[in-house]
Amino acid sequence: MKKERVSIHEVASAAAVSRSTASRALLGQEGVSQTTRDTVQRVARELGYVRDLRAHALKAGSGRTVVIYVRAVQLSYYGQMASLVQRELDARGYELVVVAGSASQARPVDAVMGLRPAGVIVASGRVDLEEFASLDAPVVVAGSDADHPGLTSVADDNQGIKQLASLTAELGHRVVAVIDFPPGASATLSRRASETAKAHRRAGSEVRLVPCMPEGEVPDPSALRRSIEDGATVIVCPNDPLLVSVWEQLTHLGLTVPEDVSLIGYDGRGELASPVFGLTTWAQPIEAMAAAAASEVVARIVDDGHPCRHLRFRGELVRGRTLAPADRRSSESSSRSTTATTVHGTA
Amino acid sequence: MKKERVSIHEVASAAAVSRSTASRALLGQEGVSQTTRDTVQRVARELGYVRDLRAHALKAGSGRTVVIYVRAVQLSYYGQMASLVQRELDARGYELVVVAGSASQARPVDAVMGLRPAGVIVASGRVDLEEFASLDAPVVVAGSDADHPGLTSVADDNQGIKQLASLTAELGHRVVAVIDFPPGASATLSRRASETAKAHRRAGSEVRLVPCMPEGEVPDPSALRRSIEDGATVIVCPNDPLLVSVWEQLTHLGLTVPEDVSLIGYDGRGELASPVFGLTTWAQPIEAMAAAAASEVVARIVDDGHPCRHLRFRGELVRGRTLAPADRRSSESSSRSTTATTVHGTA
DNA sequence: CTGAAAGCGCTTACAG
DNA sequence: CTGAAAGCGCTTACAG
Repeated sequence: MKKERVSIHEVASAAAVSRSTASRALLGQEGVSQTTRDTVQRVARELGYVRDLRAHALKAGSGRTVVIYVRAVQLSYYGQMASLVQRELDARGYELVVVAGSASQARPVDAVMGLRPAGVIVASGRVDLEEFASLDAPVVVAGSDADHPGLTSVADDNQGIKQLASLTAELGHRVVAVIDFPPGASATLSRRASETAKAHRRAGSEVRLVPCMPEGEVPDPSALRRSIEDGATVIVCPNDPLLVSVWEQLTHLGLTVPEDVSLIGYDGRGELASPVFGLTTWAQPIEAMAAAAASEVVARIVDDGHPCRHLRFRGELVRGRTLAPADRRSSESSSRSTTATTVHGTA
Repeated sequence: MKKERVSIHEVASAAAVSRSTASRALLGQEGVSQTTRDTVQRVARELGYVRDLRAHALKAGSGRTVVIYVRAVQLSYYGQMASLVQRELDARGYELVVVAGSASQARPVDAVMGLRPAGVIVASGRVDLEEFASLDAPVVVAGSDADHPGLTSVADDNQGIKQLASLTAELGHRVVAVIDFPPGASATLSRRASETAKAHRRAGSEVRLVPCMPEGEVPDPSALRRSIEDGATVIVCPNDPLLVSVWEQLTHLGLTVPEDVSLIGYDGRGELASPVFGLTTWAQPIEAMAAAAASEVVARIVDDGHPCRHLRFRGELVRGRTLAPADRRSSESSSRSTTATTVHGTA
C-alpha cells in the first residue's frame, strides 16, 4: 500500500491544530500544552509522518547534518573514519551523511555544499582545499596535512614515514622500491609517497620509484618487476590496499613475502588491520583523528569564533610479518617453508 | 576569507536578470539567449554560487538524489556496494548519498526519507522493511532476501550456502561450528547463519552453534573454544569479517588454520577478497546486484508503473586455503610447516 | 497556549 | 526570450 507523502499540513488537519502548533509539538518545543503535544505526536505516528529535513534545514538554518566527503567509500580506511566520526556526532546530536567522490563529479564542493550542511569533514586528499576554504560552513580536513588558515585540520604527525624508513635501514635493506601515486588521484598519497622516498634516501638507501597505472589504485606491473630485478628487497606502499595489490603481483611473479621481498604499508586500519594477515604498516591514529574532527566541527558550528586548529596525532608502528631482514634472501630455498610457518602461523 | 552564502538572488542581481532567468540559465534550460546564459554562468562561477540542492529538490520534486542505507559503513562489503551503485547512478545522472546505520537511529526511515530522495536502496538486513514498503519513493532492497510485493529486491540466490555445505561434507568434516548472529543486528546474517546450520545438518553433519557477543560483530570466545573441544573441524561464518575475527581468536588459542581447524566465510568482496589471504568463501555477485539495484531504482523513478521485481543472481565459490580436508588433523605436527607453505606460499 | 503571516532558496506555469 | 507570482514544506517572530 503506497501512502501519499504526508506533510505537516496533513498532521495539523488531522490533529485539528494549526501548522505552527503542529510544528512546535513535533519539535518538542516549550509552550505547547501536554494534551496538544500528545495528540499531534500520536497523529503524526499514525500517518507515518517523516519530517522533510530539506525544508526543515531550509527554514531553520543549516540543521544538524554534517557531511563527510571521502575519496573512495570502498576503502575500509574511509569507512572506518566515517563510522568513527558518526559515533562521535551521534553523541552530540548531529547526523552524518557520507558523500563519496566519483569520476563524474566535476566539483566535489557542489555535491557537498549542495546539501547545505552545518559542517563539513573532508577525508579525501583529492579535493581543492581552496574551494572549501572559502565556504561559510566550518570545514575540517581529516587525515591529510593542510595548514590552510581558514580550515581546521586533523592528521597524523608523519612520524610513521621516518620510523618505517629507519626500521627498514636497520634491517639491512639498501635498495627500496616506493610505490608512487599520481597527485591528481590523491594529493595525500602522492605526498606520502614522495616523503617516503625522501626518508629512505636520507636513511642511506637507493630508491626506485614505481608508478601506479594511469587509472590509479594499482602499481604498474612491469615497473614493479624491474625494481626487483634492480635489487629492491623491500617495497614501500603509501597505503595498505596498495600493499595487498603489490603482494598479488608478487605472487604472480612467483615471489614469496617476505622471503623474496618485504612489504611495508600504511594505515593499519580497517579490515586489513587484523594481525592474522601480519601486515607491517603504520597504524594511523584514526580514533583520535575522528574524535577530534567531530568535536572541532561541532565546536565551530556552535561557536563562530572557534579558531581553526591544526591537530596532529601520533600513530603507531605495526611490526607485522611482511617485513623481514634483507639477508633472508640469501638462504632463500632452505628457509622458505619454515619461514612460511613464522609468517602465517600462530604469532 | 569567508564568503557569504550566495543565493540565486545575488547571481541574478549581479547578472542584471530576474531570478527566473538566472534559474533557467543555470539549469541549462532551453529558451534563454546564449549571451544571457553565458553571463549568468560566468557570474555564478565568479561568485562561487552553489545551488542549494534542498531548495531545488523541494520545489522541483524529488530531484536526482538516491540514498543508499547501509548497516555499517566500515565494512568494505557495504563500501564496495555503495561504490558500485554510485558508478551506475553516475552514468544515469543521479547522485548517491550514503546513510549509515547507527545505534542512536531509532528509525532509519527518518534519516533516509528526511532527505526526500528520488529513490532508496536499502543494503542492510537490519531495517524494518514494512516501514520502507509504505513509502512513496521507490525502494530497492539489495543483498538480502525480501519478497515484499511493494519492494524491489536484488540478492544472491543462496546457492552458496548449499554448495559450501556439500564441499565441507565432501572434505570429510562431520562436526561443523556455525557462527550465529543476533537477528536484531542483521536479519540477513542471522538468516544466513540458520540456513547454513540447516544445510550442514542436511549434509549429514553435526552442527554446533556459536553465538556472537551481545554487542555483535565478534563470536563468543568461550563458546568458540567449546565447539572445537566438542570436535568441530570447521567453522562457518556468515561473512568474511567474522571469519577474520574467528581466525584471530583461534590464533590466541594457539590453533593454526587450516591444520587445526578450517574456516569458511561469505561475501568474497572488498579488501578481504584478495587471493593473497586465501579465504575460502562465497563471492556474492555484488557487481550484478549493484547494477540491477541502480537500474531498477531508476526505472521505478522514471516510470511509476515499473513493477517491483525480485532478481536473484548467482555467486561463485572461492576455494581458498582456509579450508582443508578434515583428516589433515591427524598428521598435524608433521604437516604443519609444509602446509603453511601451501596456505600462504605462491598459489 | 495558539494561529496567521512571512520567508528560507529555489523552480515553473503563466503572461507578456 | 524574459519577468512577476505562486508555492514546495517547513519554522519562527509576532500578535492575540
